[in-house]
Amino acid sequence: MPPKRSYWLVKSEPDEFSYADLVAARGSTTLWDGVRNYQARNTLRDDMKRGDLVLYYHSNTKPPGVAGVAEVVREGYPDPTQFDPKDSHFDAGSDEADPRWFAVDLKARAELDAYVSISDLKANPNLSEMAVVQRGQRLSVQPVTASEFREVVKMGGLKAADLR
DNA sequence: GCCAACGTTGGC
DNA sequence: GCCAACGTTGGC
Repeated sequence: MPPKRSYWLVKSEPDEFSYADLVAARGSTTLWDGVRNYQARNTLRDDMKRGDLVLYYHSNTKPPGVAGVAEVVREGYPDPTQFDPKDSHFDAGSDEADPRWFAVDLKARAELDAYVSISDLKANPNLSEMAVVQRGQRLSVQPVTASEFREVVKMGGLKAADLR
């Protein structure tokens, strides 16, 4: 019996890297990097597993919302940008032998037929507990329950069978 | 160990 | 562009 699949929501600013950019990337896969928050780091390093499904959320845009579904295809590994002095995410305090920051690889699975904006999420009583709609919620990677995931996918017009 | 100052996130 | 919320830093 394989371990149970988990669900996540990750935020990305579409001006930096949108869901369409992920679809267009080589192998529709990218390194999801640049996270510099310890709680999010722990999730990336310890909790996200191959085969987990991810709601890809566009933040800092109008309107913010969920654009598509991605899959974790490579589990946590050291984020290379922390060692690159030219990168804005460079961290001089991180030791290559004991890296401070981690990344995962995400692969595009399915764009939502209908973009699900944050106002749509907030209007759905089934999603009132969802982390992303809570006040002051800034974590760039958040756990999502299976039922929340199913609900958002349904709102986006995808069939569960599309995401077996 | 407290907490004020500061920087960042991100909706609005 | 504003600013509330939150995390981090650093003086004491």
